[in-house]
Amino acid sequence: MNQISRHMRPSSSERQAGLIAAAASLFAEKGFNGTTTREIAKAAGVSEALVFKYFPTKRLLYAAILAEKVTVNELLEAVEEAARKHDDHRVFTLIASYRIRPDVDSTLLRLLLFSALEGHELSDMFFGKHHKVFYDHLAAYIRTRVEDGAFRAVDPLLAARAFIGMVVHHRLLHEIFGVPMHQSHENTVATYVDLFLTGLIKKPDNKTPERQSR
Amino acid sequence: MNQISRHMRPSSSERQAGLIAAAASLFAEKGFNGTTTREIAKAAGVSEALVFKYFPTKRLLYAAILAEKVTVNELLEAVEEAARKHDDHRVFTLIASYRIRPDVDSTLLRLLLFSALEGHELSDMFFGKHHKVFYDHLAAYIRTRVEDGAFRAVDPLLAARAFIGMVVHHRLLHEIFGVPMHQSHENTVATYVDLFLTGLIKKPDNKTPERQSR
DNA sequence: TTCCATGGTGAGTAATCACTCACTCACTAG
DNA sequence: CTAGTGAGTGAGTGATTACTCACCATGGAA
Repeated sequence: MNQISRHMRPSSSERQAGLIAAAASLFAEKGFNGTTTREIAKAAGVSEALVFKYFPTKRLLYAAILAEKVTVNELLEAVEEAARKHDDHRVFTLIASYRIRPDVDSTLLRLLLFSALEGHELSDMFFGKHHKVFYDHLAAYIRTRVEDGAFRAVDPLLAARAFIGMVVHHRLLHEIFGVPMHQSHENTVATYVDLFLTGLIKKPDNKTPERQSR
Repeated sequence: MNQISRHMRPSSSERQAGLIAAAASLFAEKGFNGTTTREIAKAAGVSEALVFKYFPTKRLLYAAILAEKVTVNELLEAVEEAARKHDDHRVFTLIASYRIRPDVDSTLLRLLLFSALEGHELSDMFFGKHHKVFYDHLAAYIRTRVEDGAFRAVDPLLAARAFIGMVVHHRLLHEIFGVPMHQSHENTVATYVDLFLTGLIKKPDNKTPERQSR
């Protein structure tokens, strides 16, 4: 009788997910203080009262969003495989092109910035899951390559942050400040990787000439 | 000529400046929507009504803040002098250490991010005055050095943004996300400049990496 | 003295906010 | 059938918001 077509009521968890999705989009767009619970309810297609049935306070709804969004592991796996092969170029290109690509969604970046600026208590965790993992992995890789003698003796953490900085700054410019793209995504990534790796890879030095053929 | 006396009432422009200073600090701390006009009045030591005598709406007060803050020219002059001497290291170090220093004030950075995230109409102008000038100057310098043959043939604008990206990202980490400093300010600047310039400066050896004489 | 411009305020107002509550509805077990 | 249960809501609540207005205070100039 009562098929899906008519008045199928979403389950409790589906409602929660729907509310989180609607709220995440609004919070990313206008910030925590700039978003009203009425808007969230309307976007999710329910009454305002129901929002509070699922999330006792607006702040708990916000916390649920930050806690839910998890990092993607497929990228880190691909990075680690490239790392095993000592394929420097691929490691850096993978990381950069994961963030610099045509259809990238700015929701998470905006949420991250808003949560940090507005001083939410879960901001640290959110930052850790979404950004710290990247430069921690990268720093670890750079450290091993320095020990290999393939990279110059730089501080691995600073170097990793420098590279991530290029990428994040690029996203800030285009996704937050609306600066138009200067070159294609591929060219941008290629330029950043090239610039950075050239500065990092140990060259046969002019001062102490030692032969190194690879 | 007004003497400074005990119960000297501030002039109109002094009141405006005081209100702008108080409001700028609060907006930077909590954003536009997170700051109330009552707080601003209290911080400036006046009644709420007086705020609206000087700025008809809260938004116009916000706009006045963004319009007032101007970029500093002393840095750009120092940069251009170093640029005239082709002192690459000094050009990049000046720019980086202007932003990465012990007593840096995060107010402007926070205002800039809030204004962009919250979509204020003056955000573009604010961004142009405070950040675009930096990488436009730097891009112009890089272009001339590429034409000199001193730098590799990279896209000057992308390269400039890459370097500024390192610096801005560093500030984001420490001033917004509260990440503790990893090294001293001087070492951080030195590492960034070294990494970047090494990747940029044209080396005596040839383009083909397989064949290396000397 | 009076007049008035300038600088300033206490006490509001309508609108909006996050949040609550008494209640209905749809469904199912006994 | 009826009673119980969880999903859902319309109509509020007091507090807070940006903003207004009628009014006070001070210091010259006339």
